Amino acid sequence: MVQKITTDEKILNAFSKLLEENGYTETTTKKIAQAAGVNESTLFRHFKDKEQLVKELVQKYMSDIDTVNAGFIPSGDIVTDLMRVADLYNHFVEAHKALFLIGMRDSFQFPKLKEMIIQLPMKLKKILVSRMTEMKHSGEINGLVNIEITATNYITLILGHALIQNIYTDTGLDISQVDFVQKNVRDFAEHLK
Amino acid sequence: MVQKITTDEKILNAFSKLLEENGYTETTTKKIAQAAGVNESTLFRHFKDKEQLVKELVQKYMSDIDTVNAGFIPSGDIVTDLMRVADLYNHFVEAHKALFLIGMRDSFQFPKLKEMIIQLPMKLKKILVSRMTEMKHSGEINGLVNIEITATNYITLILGHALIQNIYTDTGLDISQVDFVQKNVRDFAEHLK
Amino acid sequence: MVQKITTDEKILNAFSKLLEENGYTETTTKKIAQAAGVNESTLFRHFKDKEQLVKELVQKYMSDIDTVNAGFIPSGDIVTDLMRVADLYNHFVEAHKALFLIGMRDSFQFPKLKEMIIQLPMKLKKILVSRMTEMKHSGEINGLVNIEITATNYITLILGHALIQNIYTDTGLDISQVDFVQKNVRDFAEHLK
Amino acid sequence: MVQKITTDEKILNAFSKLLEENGYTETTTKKIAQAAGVNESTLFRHFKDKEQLVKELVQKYMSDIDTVNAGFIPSGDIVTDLMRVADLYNHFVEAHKALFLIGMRDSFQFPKLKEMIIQLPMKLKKILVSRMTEMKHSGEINGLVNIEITATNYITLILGHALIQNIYTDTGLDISQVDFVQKNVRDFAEHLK
DNA sequence: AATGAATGAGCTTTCATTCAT
DNA sequence: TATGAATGAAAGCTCATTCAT
Repeated sequence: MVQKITTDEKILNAFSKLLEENGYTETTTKKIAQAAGVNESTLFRHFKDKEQLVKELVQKYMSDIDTVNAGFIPSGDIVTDLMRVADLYNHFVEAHKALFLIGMRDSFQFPKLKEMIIQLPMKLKKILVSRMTEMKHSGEINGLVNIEITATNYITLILGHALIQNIYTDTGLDISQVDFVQKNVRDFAEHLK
Repeated sequence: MVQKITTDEKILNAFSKLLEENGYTETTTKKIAQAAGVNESTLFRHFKDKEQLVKELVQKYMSDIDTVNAGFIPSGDIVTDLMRVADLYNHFVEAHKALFLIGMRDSFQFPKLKEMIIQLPMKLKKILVSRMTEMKHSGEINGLVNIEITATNYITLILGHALIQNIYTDTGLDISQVDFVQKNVRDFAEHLK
Repeated sequence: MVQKITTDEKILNAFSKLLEENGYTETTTKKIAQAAGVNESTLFRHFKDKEQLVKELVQKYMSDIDTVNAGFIPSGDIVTDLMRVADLYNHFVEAHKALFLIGMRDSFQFPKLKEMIIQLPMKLKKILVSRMTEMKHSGEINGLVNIEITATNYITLILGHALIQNIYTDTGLDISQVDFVQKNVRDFAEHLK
Repeated sequence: MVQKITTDEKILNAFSKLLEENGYTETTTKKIAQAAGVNESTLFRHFKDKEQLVKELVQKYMSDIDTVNAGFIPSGDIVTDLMRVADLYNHFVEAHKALFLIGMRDSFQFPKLKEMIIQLPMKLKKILVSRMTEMKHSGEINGLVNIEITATNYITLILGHALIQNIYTDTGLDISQVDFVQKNVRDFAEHLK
């Protein structure tokens, strides 16, 4: 069975690709149309605006967050969970690279974009906080640990890593996700005991 | 003695400010001229084109790196040194925010910008590697530690933190530099023993 | 018996309405289709292009003129006839407002439109001239009156009034058709005696 | 001494001319620039908007009204004054033909244009009303005459004539200003006695 | 050394119209 | 017969840059 690709998708894909490579302003509607293999005016029949394209991408992003969120079920082991959070976030950033980049590059143009982009790390942080609180009560985590700071700290760590991985590629600074998780996540977890 | 501000500086300052706020493409020559309080064409008398302004900023950045680099003299204590590296880098990013942002936002337009921006973390990493290697020999650092990975890891950590601090401000994810250093750097250092 | 409204009519009505309100260029095919409740391309099935719509309206206008013309039978009394001409013309303008307006607004685009629009006043003038000539011979009208000028004058008067009525509405300059006829037409007629 | 024509004037003149010939929407900025012999973007440096061009024309119109208004000093003779009003208005319309035409053609696009265009006839009407009222008191005008209606009527007459003169040119309906004044104005005046 | 005026290329968007179903 | 999708041309407007003073 042949899976037909709709014009909407063709345009959005081309947009996403160019966005990632060139940023918002540099991604002209003419280039998008060209890359999508449609006429420039077709683009405007499908998406009222250039901004509409961003909004559409954000929509996708948001529904993906919910999927990820729903799929995350704590395992009971802190190290496993920390590692899963790290992986999950890294994959998410990779899948939505384009949005993350304009989130940084052009967020001033899309006031709501920043807060949308921050939603996943915030949710993940929330999950961590509740997990860690439980573990603190059960004694799994040291009673002196400040949960709020620790969770923020951890999210910052993996968010920073994801950004560097995906933005400063080929700079000699990027370390593999595996190495990163092996080292930092374990360290982090160990220290909570 | 009155310190006169030259037209060159007026323009570069205005450019830097707008760059940080609005990104490269959104920072039009008209706006720069306006912000600098000079005529738009004056701008072109001083800098051959818009890209030249970026190059000029990069130049400044490079010489600042050397200054920083020269000023860094290892103390002999791993924790102190790690903390100094973190502080130093954070201040540097803050001082050159505009460049860092376009490094991410518009690096595709300035192929050389990315490698320039990466220079400081690379240099800092190099310093760390040599310091840690010494300490490994002297037994200050555990013989099993992989220096290369550990250093990269550490730089990634503080670079990520700096980016988040400066990009995702007011999102609830940003933690103070002090908290960050207190927690992560110490943890990091502790674990090397 | 149900009087069905054809698609042709739906489109022409919508076009006429929009034309009157917004002028020719501002009346886009999209808006026409929307107002008529049909698909935009349906419009092109029914009328080869946008200009065809104007031509169709003009056609209607022309056949209406003939009807009016045929229905005008001089009464024998100059005042009555002048008043009837005035009323008749005013109603006609009102009924074909849309065309009159584009006749003024956009006549340059429809070179033939102007001469079509001028047909009714010309015919009415002709009627007046022949009526007045008769009356001049019968002594009903003063022998010194220049018929040609007088008739033109009269037509100018009512045409001008009609235009102002329909264009400069709500400006404080528009006087009712009744007042206008009472005053000017009577004056005009009186003076011919 | 050579009277230099400024770019502003070149553009406004070209605009005015095209406006008169082709209406607002059909008068594209490209055509204006071409007709004015300047680059299209120069146009936007001089007038922020296409609409600004209309506003500028209206401005001129308004100050011309004041000049006309200030220059009108009643002579004391009703016929003379009526004739002067007619002439004056006719010349005014001729001088501002472009505006009058878009006033009719495209007034819906410039909500304020209509009321501006109506200002001169309104002022002239006011003058007539006060003149006629005086004359009624002095017995120069018949006590039974309704001043308000009569003045409106008169203005309607000359406004209608002016419009037809300038819009329906070469249609066989246009009579010379001289003939018009000779016949109608005199008739009108006579009847007031 | 600095300005104001001018430019051409390019932008996003809307138009009337045609094609395939 | 009627539709929805697609198109090329042209619209108004902004950009970085140059020219003449």
